[in-house]
Amino acid sequence: MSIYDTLNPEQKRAVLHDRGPLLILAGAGSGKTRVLTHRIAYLIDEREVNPYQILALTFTNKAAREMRERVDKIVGYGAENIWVSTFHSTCVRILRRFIETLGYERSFTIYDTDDQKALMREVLKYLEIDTKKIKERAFLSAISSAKDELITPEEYALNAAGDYNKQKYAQVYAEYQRRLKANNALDFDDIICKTVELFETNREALQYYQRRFRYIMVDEYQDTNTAQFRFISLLASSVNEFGETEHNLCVVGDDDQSIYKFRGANIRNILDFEQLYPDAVVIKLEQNYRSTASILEAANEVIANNRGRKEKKLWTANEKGAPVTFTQYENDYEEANRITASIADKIAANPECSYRDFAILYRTNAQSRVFEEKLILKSIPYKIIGSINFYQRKEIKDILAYLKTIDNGLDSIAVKRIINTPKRGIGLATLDRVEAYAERNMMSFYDALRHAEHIDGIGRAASKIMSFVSLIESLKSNLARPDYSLTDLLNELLEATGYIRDIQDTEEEETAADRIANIDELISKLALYEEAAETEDASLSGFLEEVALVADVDNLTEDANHVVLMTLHSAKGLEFPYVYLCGLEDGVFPSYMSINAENPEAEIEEERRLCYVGITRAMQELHLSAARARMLRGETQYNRTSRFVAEIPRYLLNICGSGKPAPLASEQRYGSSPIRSAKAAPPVSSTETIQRYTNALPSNIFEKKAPERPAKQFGGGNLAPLDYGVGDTVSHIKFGTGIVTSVVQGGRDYEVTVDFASAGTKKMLAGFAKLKKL
DNA sequence: ACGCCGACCGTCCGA
DNA sequence: CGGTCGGCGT
Repeated sequence: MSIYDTLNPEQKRAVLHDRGPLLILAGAGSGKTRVLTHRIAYLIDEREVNPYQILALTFTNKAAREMRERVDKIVGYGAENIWVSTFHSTCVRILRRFIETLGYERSFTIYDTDDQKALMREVLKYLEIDTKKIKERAFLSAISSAKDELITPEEYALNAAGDYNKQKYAQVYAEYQRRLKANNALDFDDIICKTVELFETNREALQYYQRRFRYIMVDEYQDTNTAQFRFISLLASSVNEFGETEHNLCVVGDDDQSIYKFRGANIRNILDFEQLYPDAVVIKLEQNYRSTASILEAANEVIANNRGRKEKKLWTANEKGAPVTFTQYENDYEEANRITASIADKIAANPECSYRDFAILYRTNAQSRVFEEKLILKSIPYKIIGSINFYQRKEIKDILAYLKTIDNGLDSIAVKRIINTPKRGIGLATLDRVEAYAERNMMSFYDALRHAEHIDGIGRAASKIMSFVSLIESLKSNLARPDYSLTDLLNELLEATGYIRDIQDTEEEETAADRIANIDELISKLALYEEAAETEDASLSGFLEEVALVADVDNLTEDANHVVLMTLHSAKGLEFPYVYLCGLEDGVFPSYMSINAENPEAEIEEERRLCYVGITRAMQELHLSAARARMLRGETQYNRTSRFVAEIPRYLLNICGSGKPAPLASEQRYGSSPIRSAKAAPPVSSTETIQRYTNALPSNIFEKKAPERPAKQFGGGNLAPLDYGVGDTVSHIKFGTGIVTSVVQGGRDYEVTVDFASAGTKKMLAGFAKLKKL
């Protein structure tokens, strides 16, 4: 029996496809990674393709890592020679080798969003554009779109003829690009489009890679933008031994999961694949192995409301499973409370299931806050993906700016970030003079600093600048020593700058500890990088690049046991037994931006695809929820239930009452905001909401099965009394011993505040805290 | 040069 | 509500 016998007929066809373009339309959970890895194995084992000639492209490092692992498992010899990598890393690797032909240095730095903003501020200041009128974000997103479409500043200017506003944008774009180059830096979009530029201007480089990569696989093809598409199609035009041009391009995607239009993804890439490659073979994978039949049917019903899709219908042989549930809660606070309680209940009731089986998904990162609060209260281990990236923390960015300064002195953004961090008494006025000097003499900011003594009007600051420069120079020269590691460099840097001491002196004790812990983590990451890269040379550029290209999901591991919280975007490609999809309200999901867009139809279709992605993450159970009232931007908003909920037929949906009385006094978060006041609360009632979208529904579906009970019944005497009280010493499994400072009777439980000897003051629910009286 | 405070403001999603 | 920025006081 061969490894291919476990595949279904369509999967098998895809795996055994020989040469020429191949489009695999792989529905959610249809085993596409399996097909890709088996296909690679097939090419090597049966077609005698050299592993070295295979390139597999993904969007995230996590996807690349997973594919690498699975390829290693089924491909015997030579698997390590297969190039499995993300678009961005691949392009960086190519550019590190050839970028000099484009006039950059090989040690170029990569700018993240913050760096881009800083640079754009300089550009706008220089061009005397009032950032009050047009925000820098507008310029940056216009430039980003232009780059995604491979439009150069020159082309942009040509298109702008006669349009004053566009001309302004063109001017900004040109200046921004000029400064990037002066800083020897690339932004995220440049990474792709500079590679395309390289391929289009440097025949030798292109041919080198065309000859090398004879078989190209692309995952999540629906998310490629125009630049990425051009990159792939240039690469996938190799000439075979008979002198014929071959397109051994295998792309895998699902148009229904295209959710990155906002960052330039061009859905036409997948929809028009057959027109672009008339000899393309198209294979559809429509059997889903992931979800229960109920979940899958719900997903199908929702996505069926979109138009202009590739025709396909997912099916499954899995059992029907539990119905999808929908609950409308009173507010976001209650939503979080109930969902987290439900997770705790399920885990308590079912020994088979653990925290890692649960995911809470939402539309926007801001929604994670309330959940975090509740999870801490209930002592549920959790991990939030994406809200604050490790590498965006101030202390990490500062340290990285030092490293960037050492690595690439042309990176003025990095130099300016740290020249006065920690405080060295170098002020804004001084920096302006240095900047002016640099511009006058056509030199980089850092080089101007080296000439500080020749700059007029700097005065006392000159000596301070000189000592900064010699600090950087001495660190830089250390790096030349063969026995000197990057970790040594970082440690010496911290010592010489006094960065940690500065944190201890100026910050609150607690935040200082956090920051220092983060710096320690950075040191470990650097050490890990050096260890892993021992065969190749572990360069500073290499580390900085790795750091710049990590996504938040990349750090998600299956071995850690915690509930995972993330946006729907981050969740793509993942699966969980139990999924809570929350905030299903018009205005939240679909977002008000999409509802009020110029062409709402298209935007809402994208949101619907996002909804489809969310639903199809669930394997066993899917729980949908919405809140009547939600705190947003400091004010309470009343949204009606998302239209997507109404698109799921009633027979698939188990509609639950919130089962919750009026908010408890101890939980009342909206203060005096009169949630129930008729004047301040204009929302349509939930009953009306749903009726507007579904005529088949009974008018009272959202009314509680049991009539709403007054609060006192819940808070009333049916709670078992606690065996401890205020003033008692208690012990907690995680926090150790402490003294009870207050006990408040809440809805179904007591909220107990304990002052722990080592862990500080914590609020917790008695039922979950399992406190023992000592 | 730097720290504090009040006004303003504005929002999605992300490599 | 939370972060950011600009003005002002030291």
